[in-house]
Amino acid sequence: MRSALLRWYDREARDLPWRRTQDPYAIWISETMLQQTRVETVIPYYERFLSRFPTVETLADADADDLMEHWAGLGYYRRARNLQAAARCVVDEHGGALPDEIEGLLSLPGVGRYTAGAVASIAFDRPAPIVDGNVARVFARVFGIREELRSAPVQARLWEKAEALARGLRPGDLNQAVMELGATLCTPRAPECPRCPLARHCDAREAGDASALPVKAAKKPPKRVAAVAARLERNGKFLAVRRPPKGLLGGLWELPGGDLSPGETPEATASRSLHERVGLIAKVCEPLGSVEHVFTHRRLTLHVLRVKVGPERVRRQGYDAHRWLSEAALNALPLSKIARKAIALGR
DNA sequence: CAAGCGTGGGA
DNA sequence: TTCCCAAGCTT
Repeated sequence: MRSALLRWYDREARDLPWRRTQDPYAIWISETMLQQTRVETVIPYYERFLSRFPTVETLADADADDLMEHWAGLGYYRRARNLQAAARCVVDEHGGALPDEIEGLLSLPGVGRYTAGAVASIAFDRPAPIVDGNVARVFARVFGIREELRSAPVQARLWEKAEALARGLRPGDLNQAVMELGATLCTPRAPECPRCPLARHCDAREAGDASALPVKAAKKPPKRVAAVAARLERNGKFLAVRRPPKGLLGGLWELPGGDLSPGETPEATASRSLHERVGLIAKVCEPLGSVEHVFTHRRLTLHVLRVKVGPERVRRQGYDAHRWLSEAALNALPLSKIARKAIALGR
């Protein structure tokens, strides 16, 4: 299997930006961005991020808003703050060099078993195993694993198989070859078995049920929620607020607002939440429409309103910064996709 | 161990 | 439209 994989990978590997470097820092950034995120989405973010923060020192010293500007739109924003926290740890406690073994890597915030194995094998040529979604799917098919994929025993078995695979020459390329296979041929639906270098070794191919594997329990549907965002204009400037670092969309800027309580109208929510969260009294609320947004665990309807307020000073509660900004300056902030949709609706 | 955490693309 | 999900980690 190893030689078949490596022959195929040497021939077919895609030319990806992080495959043109041996810099452990750059490889770590790429692996973090690639968590739950598609290659095509990551590429432009990776290029911009590495240009702006080319070394672990520049990342450790980055301004928080500058950092989030380079992550805005990529999702799972905790990853960005964990990267910076880890960069500071590398600078302060490892002399600026990324740990070159699993244990040291695992101790960094945001680095779990997968990322530690990826960096150790790809950047440092260690025989470290990795199991991601691709590896799990390929292995489930090749080894004919028909039990539910996320169960503890199946996970343990997948990691054992991965460990056996990585034990040999070119562990980083072997790990990447399995992921590459999962991403390009051994895809969730309609796998291209005739072109697969592992076809001769594959249990599911033999049994004819490759597209039925792996077996996964259904996920719970996202909960429907509703909220308001206020387009609050005063003297030609708009009020922007920054969410606290932890939790949903942490560290990103948006229009002030809040969640609808049961039975509450958007207008009432706007008045109440603006009073509670920025200390302003709404005098006029005019609905501008609504936008839909789906998170992993929430399906949000966001009602956008144009709101007029009195001359009171802003008193924040629950946000960790606020600014009155021109529309151009507002759009230059690190905004989530949903915030961009809300702002676009007001024009 | 389940839940929380984004976004966009394809079927 | 709706669903599934993509190089996971933390709590």
